[in-house]
Amino acid sequence: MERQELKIDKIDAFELRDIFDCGQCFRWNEEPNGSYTGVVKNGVLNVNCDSKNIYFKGNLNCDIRVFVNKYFDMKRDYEQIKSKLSKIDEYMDNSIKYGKGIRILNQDLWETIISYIISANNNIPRIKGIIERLSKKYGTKVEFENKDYYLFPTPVQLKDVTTSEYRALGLGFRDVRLFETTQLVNDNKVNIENFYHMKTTDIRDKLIELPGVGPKVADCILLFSDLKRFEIFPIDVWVRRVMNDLYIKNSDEKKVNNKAINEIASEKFGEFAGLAQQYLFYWRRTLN
DNA sequence: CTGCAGGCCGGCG
DNA sequence: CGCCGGCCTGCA
Repeated sequence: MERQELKIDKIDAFELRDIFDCGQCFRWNEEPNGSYTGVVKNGVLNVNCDSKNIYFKGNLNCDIRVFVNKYFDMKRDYEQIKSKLSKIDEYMDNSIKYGKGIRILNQDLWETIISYIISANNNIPRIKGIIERLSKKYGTKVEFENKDYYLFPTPVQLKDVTTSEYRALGLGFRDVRLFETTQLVNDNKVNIENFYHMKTTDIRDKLIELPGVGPKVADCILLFSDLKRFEIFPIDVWVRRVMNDLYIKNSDEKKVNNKAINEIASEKFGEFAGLAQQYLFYWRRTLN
C-alpha cells in the first residue's frame, strides 16, 4: 500500500454524484467537502472535482493512474455514445441530460457478485450496511488519512464463515446464498477468473448457477463489474417501470415480461444498452 | 401494524 | 416452461 495522488484534466462525462449515486456501487460515500471516498479492491481512493480538474488521492497497492483508467472506464468515449443515444428519442435525450456525468465503473468481479447477491429484495441503505459490516469483520484493514477502512473480503477470507455468522451480520435469508457461493468459488467448482475469456451468454449461464444469482443479478454483474458487458440491460423494478411507461404502455405493468423489454432495449440501444439502462434508471428512480 | 425495498427459489398447473 | 407465494430485516 502506498499513498499516491493524481491530477487530470476535467473530462465531460464525469460527475461524482452521477457516478457514485446512480446505483451501481455500494462503497462510495460523500465527504463534507463534496469529494467522495471509496474502498476498492486495491485500497482506498478519494476523488474530487472542480471546473478544470479531477483530483485523485488514495492508499493503493497498485499504480493510481493505471487503476483510475481502468476503474473509471476512461478509454471509452462517453461523449460520442451520449450523442448517439440522445438522438434516439426525447426520453433518452432527457435522461441523458439528467445523468450526463455517469460512467459505468469496472468493479472487482468477486465483490460485485457478492454485493449483488446481497442486493436481492433489499434496500440500498441496508445493502451498504451489510457490506460495511462484512468488510470490517473479514476484510483487510487499510489506513488512509488517519482513518481505518476495510477491503471487501476475498473468497479465502470468507472460507470458514458460517451461515449463522452471516445471519448475525444482518444478511437475513441471503446467508445460505453467500455461504454456498463462497464454497463453490473456493472449491473451484466455479472459476470466476475464466469468465474473462468466455462468451457473454456462457458467463451468464455460469453466474446463474451461483446460489442467489438470478437473471437480474447476473446482468448487474456483467455490466457493473470489470467483465464490462456494455450491451447488457439489467431489468429491475425501476427499469421495467420506465420501459413500460415510455415504450410498452401496458396498463398492467406486472404483465410485461422481461423478454419483451430486452428486445426493445436491444433494438433501440444496441451495444450501448447498458449505459442507456443507467440513464433511464437514474432518471426514473430519482425523479420518482 | 402493514407494506415494501434494485429478486431468487421452489413448487405447482 | 411460466406463474406465484414466501422470505430476513429495517424503516416509513
